[in-house]
Amino acid sequence: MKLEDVLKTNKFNDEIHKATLNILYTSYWMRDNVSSTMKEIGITSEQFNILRILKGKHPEAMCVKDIASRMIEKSSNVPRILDRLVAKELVMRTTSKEDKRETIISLTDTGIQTLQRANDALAAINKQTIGINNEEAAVLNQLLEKLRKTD
Amino acid sequence: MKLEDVLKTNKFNDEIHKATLNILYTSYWMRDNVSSTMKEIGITSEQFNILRILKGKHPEAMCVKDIASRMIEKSSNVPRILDRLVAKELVMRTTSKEDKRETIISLTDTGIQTLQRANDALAAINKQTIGINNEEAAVLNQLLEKLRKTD
DNA sequence: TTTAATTAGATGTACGTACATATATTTGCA
DNA sequence: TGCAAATATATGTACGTACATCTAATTAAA
Repeated sequence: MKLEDVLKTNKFNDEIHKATLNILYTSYWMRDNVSSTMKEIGITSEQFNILRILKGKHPEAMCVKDIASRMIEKSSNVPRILDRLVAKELVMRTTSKEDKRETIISLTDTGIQTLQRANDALAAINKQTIGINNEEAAVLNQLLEKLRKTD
Repeated sequence: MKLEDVLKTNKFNDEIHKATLNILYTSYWMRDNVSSTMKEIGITSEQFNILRILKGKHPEAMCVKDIASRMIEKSSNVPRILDRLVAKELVMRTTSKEDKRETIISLTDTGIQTLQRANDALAAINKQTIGINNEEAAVLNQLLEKLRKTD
């Protein structure tokens, strides 16, 4: 769908203005796709993101701060998302022996299995819904990183 | 900043996978810029979005459903955001005479002035922070709309 | 015309973000 | 050593999203 139809307007100042709205909407659209997919697995897209981050270091465990530094949304409240992952027994929470301030998080076996199912489901849905190829994606990546001038 | 540095990883499956994360992050980064700017004005970015939508029809008023259909985040809870705009006296809420189910929203003079200040502040911050030109933005727009295959 | 179905909006709950503050622990320095 | 500053995490609150449910009003159909 064209952005004009999505937002029921074509009052864009210029292509730059339109691009900002287009990025916000595409992000919403993708999160919505991911969320629907993760719902079948029984987790939220944010919980999925944390499982994915933990998998990157597995079988090493990670402390809360290191998880937080890898989040897309930098002001995510990681302890609270972890509460829910612990409740679902997808991760384990212990206190570090070396530094008792640190909380150490590790994936459980169930967590690993759940993540595997989530990754498979996501790959399938992305294949269906994402309409650009690898070369186009590379152009997109260059433009997005150029866009974030002050980042 | 490169996405690798933002997320402290370079474990991307391919450019498509990277592009999905890049869009999510760029959206976060833009919303963060807008939010900081709007904070000086005393509104949130979502409240700003609604003021902008109302301006599109002004001096005509709009009902809640029509505002909702123009939101970027389609599952926004518009009545609740309107509560806060009414409390700040930036919009007025009345019941439609023709259809008493409908709530009619109109901008107040203060609302119009606030929106004007918000738009000016946003234009200024965008000029500083957004690093692509109109031609690049046009390419971005084409790629994003191609990406959303099933939308 | 009387009622069932639909529509518009409001409201409740779980989850997440943004941000301020609190608590425990560790570090660094006088 | 002793204490102030810094660090890691948890927690409280306001705001927003996602989704279910409720109420009032309108429309449509028997």
